[in-house]
Amino acid sequence: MTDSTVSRAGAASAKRRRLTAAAAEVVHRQGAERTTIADIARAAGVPVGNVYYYFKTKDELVAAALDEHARHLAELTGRLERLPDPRERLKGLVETWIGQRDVAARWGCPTGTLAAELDKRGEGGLDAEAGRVIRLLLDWAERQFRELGLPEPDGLALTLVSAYQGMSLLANALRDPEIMKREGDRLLGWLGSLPG
Amino acid sequence: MTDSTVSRAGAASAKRRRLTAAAAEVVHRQGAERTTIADIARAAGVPVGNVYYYFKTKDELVAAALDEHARHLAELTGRLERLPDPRERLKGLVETWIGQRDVAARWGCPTGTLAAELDKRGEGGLDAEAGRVIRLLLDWAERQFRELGLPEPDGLALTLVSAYQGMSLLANALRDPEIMKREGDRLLGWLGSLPG
Amino acid sequence: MTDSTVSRAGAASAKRRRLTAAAAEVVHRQGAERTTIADIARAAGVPVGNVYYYFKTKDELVAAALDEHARHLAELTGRLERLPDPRERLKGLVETWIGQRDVAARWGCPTGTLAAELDKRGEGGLDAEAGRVIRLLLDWAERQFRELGLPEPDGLALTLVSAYQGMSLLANALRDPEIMKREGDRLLGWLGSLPG
Amino acid sequence: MTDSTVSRAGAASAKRRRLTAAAAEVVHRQGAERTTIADIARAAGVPVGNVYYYFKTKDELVAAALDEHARHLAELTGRLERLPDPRERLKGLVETWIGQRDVAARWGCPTGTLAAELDKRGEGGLDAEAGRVIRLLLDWAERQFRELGLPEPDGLALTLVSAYQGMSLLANALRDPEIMKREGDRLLGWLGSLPG
DNA sequence: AATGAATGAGGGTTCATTCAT
DNA sequence: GATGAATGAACCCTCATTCAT
Repeated sequence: MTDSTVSRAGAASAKRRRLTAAAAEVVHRQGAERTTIADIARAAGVPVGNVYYYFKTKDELVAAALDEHARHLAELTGRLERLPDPRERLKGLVETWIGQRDVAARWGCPTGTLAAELDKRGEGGLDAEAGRVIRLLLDWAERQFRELGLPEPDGLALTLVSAYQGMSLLANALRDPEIMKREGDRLLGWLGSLPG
Repeated sequence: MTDSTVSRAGAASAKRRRLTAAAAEVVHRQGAERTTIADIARAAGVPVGNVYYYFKTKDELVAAALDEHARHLAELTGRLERLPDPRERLKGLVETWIGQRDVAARWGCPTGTLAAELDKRGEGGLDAEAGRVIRLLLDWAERQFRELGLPEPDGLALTLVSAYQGMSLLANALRDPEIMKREGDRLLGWLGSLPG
Repeated sequence: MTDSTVSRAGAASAKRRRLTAAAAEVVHRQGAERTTIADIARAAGVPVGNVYYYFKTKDELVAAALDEHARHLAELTGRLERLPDPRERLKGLVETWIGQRDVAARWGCPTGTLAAELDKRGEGGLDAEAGRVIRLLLDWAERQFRELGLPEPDGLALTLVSAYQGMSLLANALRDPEIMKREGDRLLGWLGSLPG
Repeated sequence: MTDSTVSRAGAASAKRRRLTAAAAEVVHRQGAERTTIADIARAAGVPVGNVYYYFKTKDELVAAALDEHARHLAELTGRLERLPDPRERLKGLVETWIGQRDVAARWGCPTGTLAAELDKRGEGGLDAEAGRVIRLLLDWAERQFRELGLPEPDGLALTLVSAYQGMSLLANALRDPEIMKREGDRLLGWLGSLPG
């Protein structure tokens, strides 16, 4: 494999990555339905006609955006996992949410809003895809609660993630980041009050 | 006023009501963006061109759908208000949510999903409209908590409504009505555990 | 014929007249193509559905607007005819044009702009109608020049009316009423310089 | 630049030019309001949807039609400018008008009729655009009169252009090309009679 | 792979005209 | 005659996707 091959392949992958990142961001801000392939191409600095070499359909681009959010989630939980105490990990998660309150108030949770939008479609299976990303978070939280030795860790995870989605939606609908802070603090208190 | 006058005016209003109801339902199922005027017209049994006699733009129809949801909410809280105990009213609210779990699992909360969608639009002011409907629920809940003599009734309302939006979104994203039941029961327990 | 019959018939005619006047004015301002039946109905204070009892088609309304302008022209020439000297009549005509310079600069000559618009239509014969109104003016001017004993009175009339249409169009296109004044004064000088 | 590059770019520009030419012609014949994008597309041999690749709105197409007329005017005056005597240039202009009498009698002056139509619109600024093209002619004529050393060259230009617009409108309204000939000849005589 | 251009199926909206009462 | 409501044919414009080079 020559250098130029490498660099060409590298450039191609870079384009794919740029498109994916652009899709994640633009779709988060505009919603999947209102986002145009041209919007994403422009944001990625890629000519429109070229997009189809990397993604056969618009739906594939939306799926890539979802994957991108899953990757962000994995990074976050990966960082949190370095903390020895599961309770601290969960608190760290909530603190991250609070830290992103301005984005949440403006555009909502990327995965949550996308899930809500995709669930309105009967076809394509993209809706299930969104659910899968949310379940990643759910599973991770459940593991933490289980490590803490708490009963019904899945129920606790459900409560935590549900609270996150709810407060993001309200913060977004009311355009008020303080909602994230207020409910986030309550969650921190709740986590602290749990036995184990 | 003659009979024919009544029937004429009545028929006209009936059509408007039919369109509003159809808009509320179809938009709930398909989302505002994916819903065409023709979809709503068909559901209401009205020729497409005639829709514009009652609603000048698609946005007005979406606004009417939102109003319809606000009206449903008002009916519900109106019924609950007949209960003497505020705590029972709040429990009744949660029980209603649980009772609608199948719809929520399939399409989400009508107002919440619409709010999430409309918030992606910069223009038109419809986004603020959605927030207003959510605040109606928030305010009603706050009044109940206040009547119970609890501190920070607004925070409690936020927690309650936030939980509702969160569990609706998760139930929808995971297509699992049991999530509504599980979190709903937890909320019932929480309401029962509150002092006052 | 009873009184009420009279008054009803009278009211009906009044409506027709109101519609005609409204058509003349609104069409002058908006052009025939951009003018809606509803626009005219509103301006006349007549319900839309009722218009069709007086005018079977939109074209008939436009024709009525043309007639109205012909009537205005007849009134004007009728007034001028009271002057004993044909040259003074012609000067009076030009002075009237100058006096209406602001309207001309904003909307052009009612008949001229309408003629230009209607001439773009292949069908309906409305185009010929517009020409007929212009010829009324042409013929009147020709009669004045003939009474003055000038040779080629038809050519002189053509020059006069042509100048009027030209200056109206330029004043309108450049939105400058002073063009009417300037060219109008030149015409007055020209009329004064003619022998006879 | 390779041949294929040329042909590709050339083809694209050719299409734009074809659309512009078609717009100029069809709008001249039908008027801006009665001309549909489909009409222009058909005349240019371009699929409707493709038009929007070259012109974002119908108004842009109309503006392009106006530009086309401005270009025709520039060509004409450019040719006339080769004549050494300004008076001959002006006479050449009038003779050109006379030579186009059949077109003028059928459709009027392209710029004049378009200006009249666009001036009925309050919005968009296209109306001002039409005025600008007319002023090009006005300015050119003024320069010729000035070169002749005549007083008030702007007034003379106004008279000349005004006469042109007026005779075009009358010829069109009365569907009589001879009007162009008759008034044109008079203008030629007038130009010849001027001192300088 | 790369890219500007092409294609065509809708979607929202307007409006002359007609209908029912 | 009077009137609000109904109807449907266009029209402008958007956009996912495909094509030609």
